[in-house]
Amino acid sequence: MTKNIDLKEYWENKPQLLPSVSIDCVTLGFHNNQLKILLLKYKNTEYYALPGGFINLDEDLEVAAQRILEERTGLRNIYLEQFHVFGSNKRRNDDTHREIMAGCEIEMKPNNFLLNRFISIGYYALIDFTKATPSPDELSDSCMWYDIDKIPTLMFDHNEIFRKALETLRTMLDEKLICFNLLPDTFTMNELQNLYETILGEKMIRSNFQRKMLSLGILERIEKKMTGAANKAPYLYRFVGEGY
Amino acid sequence: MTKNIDLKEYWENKPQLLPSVSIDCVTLGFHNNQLKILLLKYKNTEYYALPGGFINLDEDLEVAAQRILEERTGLRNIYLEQFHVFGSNKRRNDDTHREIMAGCEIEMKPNNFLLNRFISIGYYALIDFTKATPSPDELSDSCMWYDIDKIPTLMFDHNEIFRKALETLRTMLDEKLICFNLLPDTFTMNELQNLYETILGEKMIRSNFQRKMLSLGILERIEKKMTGAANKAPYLYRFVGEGY
DNA sequence: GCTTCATTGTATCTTTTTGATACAATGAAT
DNA sequence: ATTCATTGTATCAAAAAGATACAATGAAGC
Repeated sequence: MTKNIDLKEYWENKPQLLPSVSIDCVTLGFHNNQLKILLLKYKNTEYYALPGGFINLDEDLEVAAQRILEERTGLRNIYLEQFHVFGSNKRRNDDTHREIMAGCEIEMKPNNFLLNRFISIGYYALIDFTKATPSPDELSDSCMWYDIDKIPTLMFDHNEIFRKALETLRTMLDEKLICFNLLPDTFTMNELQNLYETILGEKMIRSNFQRKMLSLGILERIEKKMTGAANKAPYLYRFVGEGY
Repeated sequence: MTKNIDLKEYWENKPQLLPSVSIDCVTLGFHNNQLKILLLKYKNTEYYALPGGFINLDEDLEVAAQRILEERTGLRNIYLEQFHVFGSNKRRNDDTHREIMAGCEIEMKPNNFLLNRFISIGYYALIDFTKATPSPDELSDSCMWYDIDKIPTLMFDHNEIFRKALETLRTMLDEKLICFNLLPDTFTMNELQNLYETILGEKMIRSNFQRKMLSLGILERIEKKMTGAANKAPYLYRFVGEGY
């Protein structure tokens, strides 16, 4: 297990990272009319956590967040946005860190860098579920999608971080046209409405939703989609707004 | 000058602060129909800067921001809000730090903690101009209000931090009823409208503005204010919304 | 005291946006 | 050919926002 020896070296000695600062990512996808979040589970423990990591000494914050998420999803150039810094002095728990490391048979010396205080910068990431290939990191044995209404109890303040991310996403939904990052390249009006309804947590009236979306001038109508169902076939749309 | 010796000790040796993290505050007030910002000027230099500081090892972020602003304004329990973290790897400039310290006759050793990389958490603070008493810190010889359209060139990325704060404030203006923190306890409808117009940078129609504000149900009308001017006297209002 | 004047509070009308409902068109199953 | 669920669009009503008008006020000028 040479791999494990490298790991031990990495985690037992203070690496060249920006001290005190970590990143946690609320990574959202949309599938089967359900909003999903990417979560890790640490080896041999019951600890679930948001994907996260640290910043290299000479690395931009944004670049670090992209790197962390590329490792978990295989995707580059993800749409992500800072939403809050979690900086309570209470957000540390040495025992939890020890248990997680113990699950990987790594011993934490008293001066291990993880035992210092960290503030965490929260990013939310909106990705195309169909394009991501979740993969766990060295400390975890699973990296999976969870329905956002079935999120298990998470480590530290990660449940709170998720809550704040969703709240920010909700207030930003009409401000910025970001939710298209959660859909595949083409989609039906019904799928788009379901996404809105899921994020906002409320039903909307179909005809009015359609009118509003079309009036924004950001949707290109493509050919019809033959669903095979016993009803009128819906159009497919493509997002043609500027930026992301 | 024993004071100066203490200062030397503090700045020349690494104090017990949370490494890598600083706070910068975009501190806004409103006076004479002008939005103002609080800026420091470092001793014997031409460097202007946002009030800022560091976080004690066991101090919550929010508490640190309150402490930093209390020192500059004399006010407690200021309304402030995180709006962005500035974490580019390029945001350091050793020469600037050396010049600022030289202005206070402090020599920076090569291992001085200021010469490490810092990310900065931006807070915007909305305060009652009439209640604040600006006072400079040990490194600066002035702490003054500046019209936001006459801001000098600031140190590092502080102009960018201000720009982002104003942008955030604009988009949040209708979301949260925060602008009342910028006004004294009682104010006229005209003053409130001027504040809105200054923040948003656009003129609004008086009668419609009044209708909208009154319909929010957050203004209590008090007695009239006799201005002495040759016109109808306006009512005074008081903000009666919940929270801040 | 009467008139003048700028400003304020409110009313009114128009336009735009949003909410609610209705209905014809469609594509496949029966 | 008929049935059926869903889709695209039209239409009406209600609410919000934009624009204009006007009477009321408080002091100054004469």
